[in-house]
Amino acid sequence: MGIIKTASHNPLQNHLLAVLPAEIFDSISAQLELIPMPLGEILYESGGQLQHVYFPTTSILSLHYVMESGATAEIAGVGNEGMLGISIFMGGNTTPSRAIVQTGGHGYRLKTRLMLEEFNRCGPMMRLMLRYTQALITQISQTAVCNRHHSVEQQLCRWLLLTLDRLPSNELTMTQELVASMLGVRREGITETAGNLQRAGLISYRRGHITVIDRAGLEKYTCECYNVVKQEFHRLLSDTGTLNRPAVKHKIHSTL
Amino acid sequence: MGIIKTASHNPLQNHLLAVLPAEIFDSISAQLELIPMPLGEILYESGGQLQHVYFPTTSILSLHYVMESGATAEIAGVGNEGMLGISIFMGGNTTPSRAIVQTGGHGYRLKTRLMLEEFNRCGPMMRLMLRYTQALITQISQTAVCNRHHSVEQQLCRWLLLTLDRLPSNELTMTQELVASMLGVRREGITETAGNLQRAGLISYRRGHITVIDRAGLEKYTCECYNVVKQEFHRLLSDTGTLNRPAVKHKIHSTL
DNA sequence: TTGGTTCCGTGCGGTAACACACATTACACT
DNA sequence: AGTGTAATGTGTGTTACCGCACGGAACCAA
Repeated sequence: MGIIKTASHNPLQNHLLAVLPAEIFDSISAQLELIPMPLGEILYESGGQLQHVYFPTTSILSLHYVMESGATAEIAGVGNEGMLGISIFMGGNTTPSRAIVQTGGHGYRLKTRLMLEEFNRCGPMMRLMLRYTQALITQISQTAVCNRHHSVEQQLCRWLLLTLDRLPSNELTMTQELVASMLGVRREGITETAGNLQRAGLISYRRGHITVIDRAGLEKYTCECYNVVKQEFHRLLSDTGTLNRPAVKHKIHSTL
Repeated sequence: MGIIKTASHNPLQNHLLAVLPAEIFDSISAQLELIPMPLGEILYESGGQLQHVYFPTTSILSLHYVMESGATAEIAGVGNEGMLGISIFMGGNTTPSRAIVQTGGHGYRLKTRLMLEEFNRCGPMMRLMLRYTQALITQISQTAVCNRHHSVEQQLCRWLLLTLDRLPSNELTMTQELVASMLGVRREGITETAGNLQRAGLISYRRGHITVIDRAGLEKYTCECYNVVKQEFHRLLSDTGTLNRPAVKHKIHSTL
């Protein structure tokens, strides 16, 4: 069983690794280490040092800030579209946040030193990482905006959709308690809003499992924040033909 | 008058320009263009193209997201500690936000092309810009957290302190209406909380002017978010001795 | 089948911030 | 000095979310 299962893993399930030019991917692929990422594992603690950068494939990570009171709030999520460890190359080496596994699964990791070596060549790897960082900034910004102006119900929809986009199926393994801690609200608030969504026929759930039934419906209930994030990720990380040359001033993209 | 006033302006009033190695600063200083930044001017509109990057000296800029409803929320502020235009080198070229002058004053601008040329040398300029970007990410993250968990009063204190840190005096020229639109709350909410702070002897204000009387007191009223942001900026942008070499794995800093 | 534990549902009172309406005041300008 | 406008103060009712308490149900393991 172990062998068959392992054989189904592939670094290219991570989108960032997948869009790297072949020669760069080949140069690091032997150093990519497949690791399980069990639910709840803390990959990074505020102020700590990362020994590896992580590329999730089937898992989803969550970047949190943990307040002095112990309350938490999600800053951003990281799935197979992204990676954990940007502070490695941005220069600070640490961040005041925590990274925790939100959905158990697998991913690949790469030693910090190797990532830095490749980044410092100032080639496609660097440009890809910076683009991803830019997309991450949009995600964080939109979290800030959403926290300010939107209802718990809208935020739950946004969060479900973003999470769904990172998963192969339409079911997430997730207690209401956990969702609540992600959004930084009460568990009862999730019970209530999830109940509304279920009555509206958009989702169904049972103890620890949420299934999205009507994805299009969810998109109608959610706020604009979801689409802003989604489109920005698409804009920044799909047109990868330009990774091979330094950014220069050029004509306006037709992507928006 | 014009000449005397102009003579008091200096690009080195901007901290990022000030910590650049002398040879790099010298190579761009002739291209730095002093410009007035009047209150309310929109330097950048969502999805637009920046022709210049901006280094505020006596002005303060605000990065906003403008919602479909027209409501706004501040994502981050930019004063003489920073610069506007990171999307230029991060790769996306545009962002889904707006940049507006929050406190009138002056700043310097540099043509996008020149900034890119220097950035693409992958030397100290690049490393400085990436560090600043990392600090900005912390600021945005903390905005998200603060929006989620803290009262308007705490947020107002945080915002006042962050703004004060970017100004030479202890007085800000700012209507309650404007403050409200920054924080994304009602104007009446600011009237009320500012009234509380005034009664507590921390600030005083009159039509369009807020004066901080007891800075230490404000720091007690504010939430942890202020210090997180402040310390992170200090950590990332004060130790500039390492700008001359690529980041490598090294001993843990003793700064936190 | 039977506990036991974790998760979910619900009710109730409290409160911070909202939306709207309108009174009042400070300042700028002539 | 007077006047108009922009800014600030205040009141009223509403709502979304919170904190707490506890009942009930689903799943697990023996």
